[in-house]
Amino acid sequence: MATIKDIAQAAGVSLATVSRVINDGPKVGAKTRERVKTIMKELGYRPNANARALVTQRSASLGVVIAELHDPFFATLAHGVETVTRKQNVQILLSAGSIARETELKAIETLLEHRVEAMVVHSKTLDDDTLIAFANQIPGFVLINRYIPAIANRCVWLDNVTGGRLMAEYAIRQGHEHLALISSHYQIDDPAQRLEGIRLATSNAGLTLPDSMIEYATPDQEGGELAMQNLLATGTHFTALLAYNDAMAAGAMAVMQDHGIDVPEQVSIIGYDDVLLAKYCRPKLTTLRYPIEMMAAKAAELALKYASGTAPEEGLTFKYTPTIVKRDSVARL
Amino acid sequence: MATIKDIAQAAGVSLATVSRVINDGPKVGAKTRERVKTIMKELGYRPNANARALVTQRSASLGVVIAELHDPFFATLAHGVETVTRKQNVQILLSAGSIARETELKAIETLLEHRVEAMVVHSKTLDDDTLIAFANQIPGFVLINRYIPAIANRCVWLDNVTGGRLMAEYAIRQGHEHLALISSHYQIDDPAQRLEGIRLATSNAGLTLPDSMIEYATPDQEGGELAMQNLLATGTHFTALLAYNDAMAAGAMAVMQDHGIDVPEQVSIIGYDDVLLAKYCRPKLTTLRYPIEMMAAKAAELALKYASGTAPEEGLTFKYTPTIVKRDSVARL
DNA sequence: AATGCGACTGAAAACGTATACCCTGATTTT
DNA sequence: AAAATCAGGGTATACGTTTTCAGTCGCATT
Repeated sequence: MATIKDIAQAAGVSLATVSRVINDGPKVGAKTRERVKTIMKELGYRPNANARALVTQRSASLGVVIAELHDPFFATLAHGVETVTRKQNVQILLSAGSIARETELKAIETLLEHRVEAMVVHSKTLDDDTLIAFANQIPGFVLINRYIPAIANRCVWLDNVTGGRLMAEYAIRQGHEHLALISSHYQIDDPAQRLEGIRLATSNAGLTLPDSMIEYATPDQEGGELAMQNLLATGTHFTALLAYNDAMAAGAMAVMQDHGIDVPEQVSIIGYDDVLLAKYCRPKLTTLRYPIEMMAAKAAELALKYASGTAPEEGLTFKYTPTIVKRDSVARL
Repeated sequence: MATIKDIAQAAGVSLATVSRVINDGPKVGAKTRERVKTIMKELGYRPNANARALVTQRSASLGVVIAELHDPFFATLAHGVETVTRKQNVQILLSAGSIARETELKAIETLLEHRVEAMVVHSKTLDDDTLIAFANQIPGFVLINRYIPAIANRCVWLDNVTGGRLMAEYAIRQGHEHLALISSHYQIDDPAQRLEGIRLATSNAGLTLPDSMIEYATPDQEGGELAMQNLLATGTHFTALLAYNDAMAAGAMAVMQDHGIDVPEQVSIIGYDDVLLAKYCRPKLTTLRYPIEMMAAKAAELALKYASGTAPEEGLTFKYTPTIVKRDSVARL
């Protein structure tokens, strides 16, 4: 591949001049500029981003760490980031952490080796101190979907306690008194926070949510199916099912329908996230809107801003609150 | 961030020695190696991938060009690539081309500037010659979801003609004689090839698929809804609906159900792709399995292999054939 | 005619790493 | 005991850019 030196030689100018042409530098004559430009076209010249990053100490690139790409939630997250990087001509480096400590750590470190300027990280397995250390080391380090007080201005997160409260309150307002919950068995904050919110709502209403009405499984469709089967097997009675996310809700719904249980006539279901499938499944899923695309875009903007030298304002935080989306999977009792 | 020079200084050795330690090079004593390693840990040293890429002329990175991340199909594609890059410690650089000529071109060029070793490209808008030129310039350039004879050994693609034929044949075998089609309005090969396959099947069976039974729209849920509404508005009669993909199928199904048309009792539906939602929607969608994750993994392996110097074998090609997945959206007449 | 100035261009150093080549001292071979 | 080998380690160059610092030239100003 042609280098700046080849261009310089062919155009009969120095390296410096070619470099100035490339970067629209100031001090180069009009005809020289044109000549160099045509030669660049002819030779199909492409600046070497690595060399450039090395000398300028900046890379116009942003690293993204997510769990798994084929999860629609993370795909949407990545898409949100992409909308802003595209506008700013920033390249995305993507790494999957697959909810495993070692892998997440490795993902971040690899990104670090590539000297990305900014970083949007979704980490559930790394502990606060590790993340705080990264944040202190990398100006453009932003966490999404997690809140750590010590680096509040680097966190873009969702209020899961309120989210849990909202879904339970809605069910209760619709007349439901017997709730069940299928949740994620991952040892991370989200399920616990949502449960906290749910318990807040139930106790406010004078209800209880006994542990026997809670099933844990992987937060995907299969987990939803499994959890639902377990719940059915115990023979417990409930009229409203709260799910950790839409995928679990859909899985549970499928199992119920296979068992001849009408949704929502016999059992109402509420999901969480509002991913695409919430609109596709039948009945359409009543769920909590998780504005992840917007949040991801915000995180990317923030990361890029911090990376470019803007000091993060102290005390600032980026909390989002979910809202309920009413569709057809909840019946009024 | 600490450099190799800092390490060398702190350890009282030369740059070369440190470099040898990093790369598990041969000529360094056991105790020196240990000393250097501990110092690297202490200083939190991370090799600079840019500098390394510059001097070695290789980058251990793979570029991916897709249309839009939030499309589940592309998310799955990216995930397929990711499974193999992770195994081989290769970093993914991701760019979205959004089915626009300029953007796709720019995506590839940016990746080129980053000197990615390999590239898995999904391009529908770039012409053959442009892609052939890239393929000739970049050893690790592989196309996915497209077939260009001149660079057959760089193409991992699906036989869409057979796919179209299979879906139509299945409908016909189930006793359907009146077919309708909702397809993508993008001016790319796929819809045309699938239509060709469908027409093959209908004429073999002595049937016809008049243009009045075909509606075009964007290949997503909304497009499916729109196309279905148009089809209903014309008042044409059909008992089986073939869709360009699962999203359109789901959109169409939703519209039918909203109009009180029973699926599959009154109208059968066949999708294409077999993405997640095919299992979620009710009735579960009978569809064509597009093994995109497997294909993407294959493409990534291929790209990495070619990039590492293995010459592509002439005449080799990587054609995949879709298979029908029978679920609940087709009734026997 | 000397001076200054502005516009343009070039030479060279730097970024962080890998590696070919050279050097030293010790061990083995004859 | 001299020569040959070898393990261990250092020196210096190159990779492709950007950028600082010096020029050089022509022209207008005194």
